[in-house]
Amino acid sequence: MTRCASRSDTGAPSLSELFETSGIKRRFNPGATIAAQGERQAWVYMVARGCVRSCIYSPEGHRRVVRFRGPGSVLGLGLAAEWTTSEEAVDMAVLEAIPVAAFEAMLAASPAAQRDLHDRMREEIEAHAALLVLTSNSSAVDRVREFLKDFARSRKSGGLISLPMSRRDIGDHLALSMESVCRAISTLKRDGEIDLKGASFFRFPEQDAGGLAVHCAA
Amino acid sequence: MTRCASRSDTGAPSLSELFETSGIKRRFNPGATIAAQGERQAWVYMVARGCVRSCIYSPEGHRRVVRFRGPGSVLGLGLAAEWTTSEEAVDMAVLEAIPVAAFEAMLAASPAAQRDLHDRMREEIEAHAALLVLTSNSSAVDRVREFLKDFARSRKSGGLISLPMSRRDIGDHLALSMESVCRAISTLKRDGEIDLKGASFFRFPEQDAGGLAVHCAA
DNA sequence: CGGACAATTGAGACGCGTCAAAACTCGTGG
DNA sequence: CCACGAGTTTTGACGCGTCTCAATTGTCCG
Repeated sequence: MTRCASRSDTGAPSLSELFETSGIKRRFNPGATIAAQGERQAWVYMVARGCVRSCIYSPEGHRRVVRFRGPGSVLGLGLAAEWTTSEEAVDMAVLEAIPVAAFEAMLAASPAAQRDLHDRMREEIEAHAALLVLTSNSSAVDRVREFLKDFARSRKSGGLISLPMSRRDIGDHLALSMESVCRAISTLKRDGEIDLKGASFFRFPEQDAGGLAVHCAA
Repeated sequence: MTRCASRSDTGAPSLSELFETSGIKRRFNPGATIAAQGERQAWVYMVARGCVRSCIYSPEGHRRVVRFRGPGSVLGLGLAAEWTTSEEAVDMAVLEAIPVAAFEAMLAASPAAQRDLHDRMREEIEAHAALLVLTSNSSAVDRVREFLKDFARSRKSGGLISLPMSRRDIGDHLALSMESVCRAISTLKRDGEIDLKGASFFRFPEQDAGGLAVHCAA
């Protein structure tokens, strides 16, 4: 899909190495603000562990979760003077931090890092575009189903998947109310599309039958 | 807002120069497809005249207009192997085209161009994010009002502003039906927030009273 | 003038938001 | 170990805004 599939040097993307070698570890409690929208950007971060939400608050106080970020995702790629998003820890999160000036210096010295940065920005654009498509013409159930699929894919865990964020977080991501997310999840569970373990663990039943069994709900 | 406000060399952004000196002019009729989603990307374009819409078609056939582009805007910034968006001429559009390989070569030779590219990608991310916010928690009238404001600002013409795209285009941009866009425009006109000249020219009445006059509609 | 297409307006249905209440979870302390 | 309380999740009822379908009007060009 991307042109840079073959990277000559090492197997790991350049920016990952940068953060692993030069990053300072910082830990954030659930709900903690890593960076606030409008604040001057002094650091660039990479998620090492946990989950981070990138939010935008509109003047009227509404929130949109533009993206959930897991390990390997970089915060502040745009290198703008101020943070355009608020970055908040969803659960206990550990990040690698590099001062912006140092990051830019390392970037200037490494064409591979520049290419990695470019690829990641393109990926960010495509993710935003995909969210725009998802939230334009699909029902609440469709949005939640697609979100869960994507999330499961990004965590590539075959079994039980942890869902660290709240229903409201998911709603603010998918442009739905908290209640609509609840109802959609309940519908998916009732229809046998997902299994729930408590409220924050789910699983896709690997249906060998091809999903034709409808559990004769109606 | 952006860090790169002071660019040392010339007044024009680097990529603009690139396209003006090395670009091949190509003309497209209204509705023509400049590049199709999924097609291999052979060229990078810059809009010279006219208006272009960047669309994404979902598997179900729904369309989202991710962005409208005017003169100066670059198509294919991401340099992915394939076009992730369909680029379509809204009206008669003239574009400057550069082959991808040549573009990348020029890019490698010019740090200023790289920085310009980075800035433009950040701007793209921010524009997408703004659209995500706009289409999450606002009514049809609010979306259309904001869209018209933005569009007027981007065209920075004080007087009558041409609206080259159809109501359906606007709807697919704002995640509204064509009819809802119509109704919203009618409402704005009735309430005196905009003036209409035909269906494709509008104007914001520069109210010196500060917008307190409500035209006693109710 | 006529025809095709876009824009507008209307009527009705449906889905989601809102408000409200109940059930559940989890940590704390008796 | 159980009781308690705060916060989250779930379910219910209802109203409203937007979508859909349909008809009319308007616009542009041959």
